[in-house]
Amino acid sequence: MNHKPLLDYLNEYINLTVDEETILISKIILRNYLKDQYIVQQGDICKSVNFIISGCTKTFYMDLESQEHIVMFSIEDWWTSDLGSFITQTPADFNVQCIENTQLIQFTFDNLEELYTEIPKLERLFRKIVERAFVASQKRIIRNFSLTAKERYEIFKKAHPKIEQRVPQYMIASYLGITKEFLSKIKSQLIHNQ
Amino acid sequence: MNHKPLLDYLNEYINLTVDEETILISKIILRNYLKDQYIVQQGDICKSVNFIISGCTKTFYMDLESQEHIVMFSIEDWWTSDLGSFITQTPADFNVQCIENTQLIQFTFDNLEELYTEIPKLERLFRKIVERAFVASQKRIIRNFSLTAKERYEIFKKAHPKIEQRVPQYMIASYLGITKEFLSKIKSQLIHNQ
DNA sequence: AAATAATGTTAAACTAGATTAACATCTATT
DNA sequence: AATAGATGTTAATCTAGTTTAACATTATTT
Repeated sequence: MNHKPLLDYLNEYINLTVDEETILISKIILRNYLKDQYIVQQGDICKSVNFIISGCTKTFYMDLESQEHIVMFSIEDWWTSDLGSFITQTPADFNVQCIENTQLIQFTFDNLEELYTEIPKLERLFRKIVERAFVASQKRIIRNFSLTAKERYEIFKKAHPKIEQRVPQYMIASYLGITKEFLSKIKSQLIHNQ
Repeated sequence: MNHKPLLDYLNEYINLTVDEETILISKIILRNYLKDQYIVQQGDICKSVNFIISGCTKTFYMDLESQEHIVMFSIEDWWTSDLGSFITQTPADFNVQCIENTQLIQFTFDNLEELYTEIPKLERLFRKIVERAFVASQKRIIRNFSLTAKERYEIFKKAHPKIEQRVPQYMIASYLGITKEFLSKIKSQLIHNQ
């Protein structure tokens, strides 16, 4: 069982004893998904937070006109879930779908609550993870308001070069909140106008 | 000292013993600000998270063209801070300014860390508060992408009728990510076209 | 290697929302 | 009650980004 990437990740934030690692490992599930499979579907109650060992997912909202709006991409060593649905155990607003074959470690709601009690350090860790996610989300709102699509695209490229390589352009356009045609225009502007 | 609104709020989520309430009260600061005063300024390190007893604040980002972009309003029984700056103790991206005379309870960084250790329940509570804030922030990103300004305005009015009454229109426009002129147009459309 | 599906590009016509600028109303101060 | 400052409205012009539609390229399957 390939828990090492998770334990490495956790040990950057907190120090787990061998006993604590054993408890942790007893309460997690290793799971493989194929490309295009859904980890969460809009309307379902999201049953897990997931740490990605390998692969790539997109989290998106499908609107009434059947348009996909991507909120985030997740790759190795990061988390994916519909956190809103997970914490409130109510139907999900978002879909989480694999865009590559993906291996991940799942923390179910009940197991995680137990883990918080048995290893209080984990509660602190998860608080910090959510804090960071919140901060990133707030900064994104600001970027969407105060920058043009071209500026947002350049920031995205710099911040997530690996994702830019791995993911089709039309999904990046969706993440940026623009059409694929307009992203195409931006790219050709960036090439020609310098 | 007027701690009751805070204790009432906390007791909706967790049950504090009398001893715990005493510890808590020893580590918080009651503070009054006048209209227009800043609780946090962009560039400062944010020293507190603040529970509002009375009054109203706006949290905003000032861009390079000196344009204000409001991320949130906060009123009684809610929190205000630059959480990103607070948790990382790095310079704030946002300003938090009072738009009415405001009384609030401050938790400083060090006091809050101590409180987490002395009253572990508080760590859980703050995790939940941040989780909710994160979820709200994610939903806002989606709304901004998938809805028109008119739709966003109608949702805002329904969700925060009290704030809509208390706050000038041009600030609501900034919160919605549109100009005051366009909000004015939307309002007259809503009156005339039905 | 051909055929199909998935992804990406280009260009013309269109629209939501911005900008500018002039004017209107409301509130606070003297 | 008169003035100044803050807030709100209207209308004309402009622009970033959308829509539509036709075509190009790249993967994938047979």
